[in-house]
Amino acid sequence: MPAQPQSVTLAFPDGATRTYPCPVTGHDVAAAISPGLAKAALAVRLDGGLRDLTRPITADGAIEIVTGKDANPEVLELIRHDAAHALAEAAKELYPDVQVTIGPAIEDGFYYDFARDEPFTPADLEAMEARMREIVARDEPITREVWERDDAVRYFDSIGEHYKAEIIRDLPDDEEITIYRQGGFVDLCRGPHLPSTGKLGTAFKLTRLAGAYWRGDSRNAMLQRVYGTAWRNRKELDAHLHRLEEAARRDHRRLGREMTLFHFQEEAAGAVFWHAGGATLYRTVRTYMRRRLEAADYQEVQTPELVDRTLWERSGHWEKFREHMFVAETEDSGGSTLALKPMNCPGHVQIYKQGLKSYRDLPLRMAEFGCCHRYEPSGALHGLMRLRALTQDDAHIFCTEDQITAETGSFIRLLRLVYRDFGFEDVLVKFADRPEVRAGDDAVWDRAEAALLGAVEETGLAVEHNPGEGAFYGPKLEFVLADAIGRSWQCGTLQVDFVLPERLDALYTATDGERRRPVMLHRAILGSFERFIGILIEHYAGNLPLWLAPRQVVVATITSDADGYAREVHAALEAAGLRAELDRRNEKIGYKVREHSLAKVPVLLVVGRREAEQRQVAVRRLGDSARPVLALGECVSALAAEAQPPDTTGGTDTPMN
RNA sequence: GCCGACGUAGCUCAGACGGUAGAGCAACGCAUUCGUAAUGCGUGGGUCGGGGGUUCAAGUCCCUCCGUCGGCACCA
Repeated sequence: MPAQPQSVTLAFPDGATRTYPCPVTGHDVAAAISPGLAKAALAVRLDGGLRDLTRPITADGAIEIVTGKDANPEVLELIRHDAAHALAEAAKELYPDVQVTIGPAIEDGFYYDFARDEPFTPADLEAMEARMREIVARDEPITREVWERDDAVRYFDSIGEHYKAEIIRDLPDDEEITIYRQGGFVDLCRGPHLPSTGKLGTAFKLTRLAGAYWRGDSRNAMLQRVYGTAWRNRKELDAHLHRLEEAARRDHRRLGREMTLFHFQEEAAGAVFWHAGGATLYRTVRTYMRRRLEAADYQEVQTPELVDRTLWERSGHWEKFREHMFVAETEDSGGSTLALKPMNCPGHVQIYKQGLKSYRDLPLRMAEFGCCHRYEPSGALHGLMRLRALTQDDAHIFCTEDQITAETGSFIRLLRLVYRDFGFEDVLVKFADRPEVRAGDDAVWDRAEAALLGAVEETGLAVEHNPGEGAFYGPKLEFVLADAIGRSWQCGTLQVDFVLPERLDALYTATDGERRRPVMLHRAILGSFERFIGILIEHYAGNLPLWLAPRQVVVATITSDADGYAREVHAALEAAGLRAELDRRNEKIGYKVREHSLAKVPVLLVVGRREAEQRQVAVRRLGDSARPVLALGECVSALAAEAQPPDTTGGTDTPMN
């Protein structure tokens, strides 16, 4: 240990420096400035890193006093981490038989994993939250100690905290073992922490109970995880709870029922029953994608859904994914086993292989909207977002290695255009490169990775690097879009594949007459149609733009005197290609407005005696109480123009250049 | 698949201690012709997720299977 200096000189964010006798703590520094600051202080930032307020400072450096008013996300992390400790202390007090394990801060809150034979109940959750509030009221000092590794292991084993002892045993040798003590609770923790439990405040709430595997491994014991949320103050907590309600209000499963788009039932778990409205939405999205792909020089194909297992054996799927495949037999199949396709690519290679291909045929872009079945674990199913029967906007590009960059570039341009058409502007790209276990030469990987990265960089999109996360058969790009309330959804993907053309023996004749292997690019923009429609519903909270809405316009009458005219209006709308309905029921107009508003119909044309006489319509847009009166012809042509899919409006968008 | 909660009318939900199912909305019928988010009156509707058990008696207690929800794990 170097000798401790007599004094330390600390530089403040405003540029001022002060010298203190050594050792000095963050608390001392704050107190020397003002008692108010000492009270508000939660931690210090010393040379950029957050540090306990009570920890001695023994060297010169740059210091900043961190308070609850600090907008820095680190403050929230500190609060959440302390909330997790308070939860653990509460749990130990209430249930002495629990073992504590880990309790980190996470997005919006924190959790703590406990080991205990008896399951926690919702009542236990309330009891723990109440005890946490007591612990905050006690304002217990939180102190830091450095222990010898062996002492720490022995101590935690002796008090029955075997998980903690295991964590310490597995810490790297050079890691300092620090222990935090608050009240009667002693925990291994890297820190930093607040100076006392009172500083945590009361803007927290325990939210739910869940199971979680020890160390995230399904072979390990299942622990009980308690989730909570914690914020700087009541206002932030309320805002967060409000955001949760908003997300629940947008839930596509609920909106799907309210808008009669689709339903699920037990006999077909993980598969969708699309009702007329949902099927219309689906068809609109699919027709749009067909036009976009056709314009981008893709050829659409269709391959069998039920295929003999020998093909899956050759493609390698049988070996790797057999337990996730649905198999089928018939009375007469004589021992042969068929399987529902989990993906389209092996079928596409079969089409590619019909006849000899030359370099002149490449790149060959083969698209299919084929229904795939995957036996997903029961716990994974989630509305439209995770299904057992799904349809991707799938395509495979057979090309030469030299063409990867150009193909990737034009794919990304197409993808951005599509996302923009659906109302998504923010796109993040994740670049996953070679994993440890992989097929193919390093030289080929070098070229493929460089090609992908180069193509992405040209587009100027934000890139996140995921080292080692590529598929065993090649590197990949994943495209993540952000929805209206800031949630991220990974939809698009582009994967380079060196392996499948080899396994299924795809070839082309090169310029020199030699037979070569093409590279396959597996790519999708929406991901699955089902899931993307779920995302659209949540993004728009059910208020779909006119071109996507299953029912675009409802004509509603006020009195039966207007019935004849209303029929004319309805016919004019349909003639203009709009999806329109006529509501002549003997109900008050307020009732009709409410009903169609709840069903999220974007445009309501109200006609009464006045409109019939003037040949006009009163236009009511969803969510807007204004109701301008327009001439019939003018209104129909304006709506017809607005309802045009964005790719058909004659813009300058051409994805290929 | 694992942990926990849940499954009652089309939907949202009530149904202490086991004693043979109830409301609102919706649906249907009748009346009402009405000017922008619920017109009134009336009627019908449930083998309480499936199966098994305990009991004189099960929506209620036990076992089991299925499904849903929230996580975890998984996601070619």
